[in-house]
Amino acid sequence: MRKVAESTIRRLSLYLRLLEEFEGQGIATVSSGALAGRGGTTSAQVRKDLSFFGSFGKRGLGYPVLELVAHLRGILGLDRRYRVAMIGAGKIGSALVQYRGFRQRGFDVAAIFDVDPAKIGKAWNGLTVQDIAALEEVVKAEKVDMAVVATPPDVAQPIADRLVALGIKAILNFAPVQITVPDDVVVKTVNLALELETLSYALTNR
Amino acid sequence: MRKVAESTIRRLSLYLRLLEEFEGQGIATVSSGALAGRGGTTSAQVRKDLSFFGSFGKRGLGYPVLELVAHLRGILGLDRRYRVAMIGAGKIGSALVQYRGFRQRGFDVAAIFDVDPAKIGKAWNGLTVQDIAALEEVVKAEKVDMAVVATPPDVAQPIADRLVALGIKAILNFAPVQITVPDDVVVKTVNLALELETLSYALTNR
DNA sequence: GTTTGTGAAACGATTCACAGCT
DNA sequence: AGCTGTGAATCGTTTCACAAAC
Repeated sequence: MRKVAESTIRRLSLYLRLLEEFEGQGIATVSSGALAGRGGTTSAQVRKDLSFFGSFGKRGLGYPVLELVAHLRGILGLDRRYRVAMIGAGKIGSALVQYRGFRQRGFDVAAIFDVDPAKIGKAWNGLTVQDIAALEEVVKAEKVDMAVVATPPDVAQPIADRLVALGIKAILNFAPVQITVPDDVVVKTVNLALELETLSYALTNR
Repeated sequence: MRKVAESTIRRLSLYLRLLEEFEGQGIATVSSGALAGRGGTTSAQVRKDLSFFGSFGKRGLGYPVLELVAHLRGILGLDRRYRVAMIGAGKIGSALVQYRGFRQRGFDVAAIFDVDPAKIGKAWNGLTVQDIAALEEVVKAEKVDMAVVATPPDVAQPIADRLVALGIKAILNFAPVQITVPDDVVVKTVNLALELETLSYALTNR
């Protein structure tokens, strides 16, 4: 089961969302074609993606919605909640902390950090912004599972190093720099300017 | 020159950022290896990526930093500024409007829209939040090039339809839904929950 | 001697197509 | 008859390796 492409995982997330919609509509069974249609892919792709993890469907019938939802939650590790540390109480950090989608999908912000004395001590969405100096202490006490790095680019790497030293194995990085970590740590970088630049390229080359 | 992989374009953006750093340090020439090192890729990849667009280097020497910066800006369409409409003055919209990285890299927010009467008329970063009803009128008057959709999921598709009807060809979508548009329109979706879910998967399967 | 530019090889992901189950 | 599960074929991307340029 090791070594599944990231693109496959992203599609599984997408299928899960669609299945939850189907579930809400009381639909009991769904075919690979139906899942593909609204997910922007093909039925063969859906079947291949699922087949990496088992055979969940019935030939001639399709996939039982409820069961498949449960399986996908298990595969994606979404049958539990995660405690997230937000590093950086700037614009992006602020937006993310308040973003309901995170909590809805099982991710709870357990602590917020910043360097700015003007921000430290302020209450934010029920949490107090803490001094980044207390990172080690608080991350341990709060049993943090993941970190979101929303800092200026120059401190992203040193912060990541401290997180890695603390044993954090998953980092979502919004700083516009590449972060280097050991092999057993996963970093996903979301670079907003980069996304706009791919659009700029597409606009230019038509 | 048509049909270059998106992964290539994303790396070009990355190279551009690194080259700008080198430029700031007064470094005149850089090898593919040096570009690769800090960009998380290989020298062969760098050379291949660049070779899609021309040959910019000197054998035995490397690439002239200033020239390559200019070339990459041209390739990515970053030798001009873009006028961006922000749809949705919620948390994410607010963070993005204030995000300096956008303006720094040539993207100016030209208008902000919302449906909420409590928000309409408020000044934000020098711009007044406008009624979404005025979308058509304002987008034309402001000569908008691109749109950022930061709305609740249920209105993302109808908004995208109106943008497409207005002739907008590039949309950056932060709503957690798949948006369907004609072939000549580019949509990039950034789904924050999805990114966390790929981390959850990685954490679970080790 | 160093480093580019690029065909060729290797690798990885998607699509095809069909046997097998319901 | 309908739809899954999956090997085989196809397509696309990355890596290799080396001749050519400096």
